Amino acid sequence: MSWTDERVDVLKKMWGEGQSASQIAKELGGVTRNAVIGKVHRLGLSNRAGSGGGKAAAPKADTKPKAPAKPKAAPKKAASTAVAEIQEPKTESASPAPQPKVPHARRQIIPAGQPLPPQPSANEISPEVLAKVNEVEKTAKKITLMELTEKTCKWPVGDPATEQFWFCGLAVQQGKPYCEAHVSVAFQPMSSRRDRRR
DNA sequence: CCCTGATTCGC
DNA sequence: GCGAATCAGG
Repeated sequence: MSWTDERVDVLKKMWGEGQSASQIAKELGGVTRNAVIGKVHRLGLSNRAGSGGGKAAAPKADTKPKAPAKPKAAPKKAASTAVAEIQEPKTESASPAPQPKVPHARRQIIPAGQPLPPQPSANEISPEVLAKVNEVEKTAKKITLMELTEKTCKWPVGDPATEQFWFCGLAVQQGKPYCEAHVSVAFQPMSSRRDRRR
């Protein structure tokens, strides 16, 4: 892949929006985050601040006696021209089991304003689950932010801007940040969503 | 460990 | 110019 005008454009745009190099790389495809960063530097827009007088980058003092060479006999070297863009096969079985694993689903950055907790706006949540959560919220321990541990459900309840705010606090589901009830609403199967321009 | 950007340097 | 390897930090 080469840096066509269009690709550079996307790069500039996303970088300007504060997207991370890896996110940009993913979006562009065919390049690694290193490539993106390298390009960013070459384009001279490494500093996102960009405000006129501001100096910011390179708080580095002149010479760098960093660990230089690579006295490594044989580092690694792969040399594989693997430029494979695999689109997850998704071996979807008819099993009613929701997401067995949810690696990292990072998406666009949320502008700002509200961190917007999970709280699915009563979208497509099964009534049962909804009821269950309601019930749970009554028996929740209602702990504060500082009381959260790896073993307490971190499901937020209420408006953080008011006093009526607390975290569920019940025992979490193994490996999850929430208790059983909240896990079920937090990790929705996420209906079919297949969009990938290109 | 995951991630981030920054830098170096062979190509 | 390009980007992998590496560095430095969160």
